Amino acid sequence: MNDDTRRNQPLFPISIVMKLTELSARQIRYYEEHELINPARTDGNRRMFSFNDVDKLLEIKSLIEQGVNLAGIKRVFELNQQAVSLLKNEVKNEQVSDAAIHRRLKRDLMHAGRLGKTSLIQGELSRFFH
DNA sequence: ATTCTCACA
DNA sequence: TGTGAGTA
Repeated sequence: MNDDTRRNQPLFPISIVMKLTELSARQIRYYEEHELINPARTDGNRRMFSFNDVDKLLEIKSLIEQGVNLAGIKRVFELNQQAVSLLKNEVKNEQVSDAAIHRRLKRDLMHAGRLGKTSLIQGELSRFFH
């Protein structure tokens, strides 16, 4: 089982996530309604969140505090997703050396840090740091 | 005891 | 976004 799989394991119920993120259940469900997160469901229809879900929620909270609306946050996630796809393809196609990849990742992570989206990138690219 | 959906004096 | 109702 790799890190990606591990981070996507549905582990905690909404009560735990509320404490971890300091968000209300209402807010967490509201963000799901707007497709910013997609937690798994149990047999009894209870939401089960993964570490990635929690990271995303923390990112949402941070962006909300910075005055970004849900549409804007969704765009940030989409751009982030695109950047991740490009990096994954570079690695998959072996078009750059390992050293170049690490230099590229470090540069991108630093840039992302200024935009407050470090955790998301680190989460989705964690498997490249083995 | 918890979480879910729905609705709004 | 909060909150209460009625469930599962």
